[in-house]
Amino acid sequence: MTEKNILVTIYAELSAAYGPQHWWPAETPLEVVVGAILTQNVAWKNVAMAIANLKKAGLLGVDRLAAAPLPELGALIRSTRYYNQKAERLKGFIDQLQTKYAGRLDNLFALELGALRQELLGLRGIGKETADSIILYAAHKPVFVVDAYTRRIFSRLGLLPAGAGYDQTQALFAGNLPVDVLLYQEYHALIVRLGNRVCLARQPLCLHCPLASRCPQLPVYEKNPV
DNA sequence: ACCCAGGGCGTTG
DNA sequence: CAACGCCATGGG
Repeated sequence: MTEKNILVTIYAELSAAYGPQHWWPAETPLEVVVGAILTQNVAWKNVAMAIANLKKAGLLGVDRLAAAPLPELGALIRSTRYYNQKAERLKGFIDQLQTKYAGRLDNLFALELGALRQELLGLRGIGKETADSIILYAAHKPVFVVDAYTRRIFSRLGLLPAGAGYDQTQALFAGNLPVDVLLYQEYHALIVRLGNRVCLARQPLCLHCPLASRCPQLPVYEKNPV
């Protein structure tokens, strides 16, 4: 069996076990961008609170965000942990959007994938994962999103070396999956779902995990819920 | 009282 | 480039 088949098969198994994940949980592309920045190193539950606050305050628009005072913005997204940094990064993105793209995400997303990625990576507070999340879930262009779960899980499965970095991990998926936006979107969502539910407390894959039979270590953590 | 979440950046060695 | 420290909330 080839590597390609393994990655496709794992996707099929996760998909069968968990079903459609409905990612990204957002109503507009701007909401995806905001969520992508806010979710850095924070549980999504905390981000959801912040997004709800922004919506309630009517700030979830380019012009409204641009006009919002930094302290007010920070207060609304307080639940996302590094709220001062994130408030600045949010406004930094909006500022660039207004100056270079007439405040329209459409214009920014009209760039070629590679150019768009470089543009996003040039902004403060947007690294590879955040950039790729925006590209995949807001701009709907085919980049595979890599996060900590992806590296941890696929290293343990023996498909990546232990210390694999972002680019190497991304290359594994990019090189062995058909180029398909919806597939990339769903695969990453399923990986996060798996990481959230099963790989608790940095524990390896365990019983009740759809991939348990593939885990070379097979430690048994019975307390872990499905 | 701990532990850790859907990272990124600047500073060291 | 790896290994730090920093940022600084909320739920389990």
